[in-house]
Amino acid sequence: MAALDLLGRRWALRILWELRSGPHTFRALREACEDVSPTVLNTRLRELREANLIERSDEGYTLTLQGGRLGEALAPLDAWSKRWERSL
Amino acid sequence: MAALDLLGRRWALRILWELRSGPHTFRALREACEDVSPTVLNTRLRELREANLIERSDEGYTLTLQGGRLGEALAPLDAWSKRWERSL
DNA sequence: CTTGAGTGCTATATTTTCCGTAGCAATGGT
DNA sequence: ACCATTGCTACGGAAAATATAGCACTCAAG
Repeated sequence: MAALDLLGRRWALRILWELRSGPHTFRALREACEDVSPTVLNTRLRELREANLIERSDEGYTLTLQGGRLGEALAPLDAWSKRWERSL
Repeated sequence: MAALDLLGRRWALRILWELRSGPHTFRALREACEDVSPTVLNTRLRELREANLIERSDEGYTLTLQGGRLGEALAPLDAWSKRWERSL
């Protein structure tokens, strides 16, 4: 899957994940992602923008329509991860 | 999500992805993952085994019960990625 | 037995990526 | 004019991924 080339990079999935709860500013996104270095964050944001998954609004970074659909596709993964964490 | 710490690493998701179609030998898995270097592959395999998501059988590496559930949770992502690739 | 093909995997050196920190330029309020 | 907050860049060092070679093992055929 070509999408995994993009989503398999560090913080990529996590960023999308965090954006599911609404727009975030650059700095808010940093804090949400365990203070990821701004260098990487900016790189990922650029890649995700080029992939047409996020965009900038006046409220900060937001999921696009496609990004939102991806967010929905991530829901089962969320449910799974919760069960998985319990089993550790 | 703690699961993203593990799955966010390079090739981790991809490996699980490939295993959904059945057991793979080490070398088959390498080829399926665009000839990823054996060093990284082995590291990921160890991590995924410690996380109890994959195991070794006499047919090669296989998803565990939990890994299989994760595979199912990945199905919507698969569907999404196909639509997404078409939109590029 | 020994040769050959396949296996899982390790070793090593090099390149790429990531990280931590500092700080700049722009914007907007007081 | 001042300060806070914004997005983001610069830079040096640490960590991760890569490419390539090859070892040790198993198994089947000659």
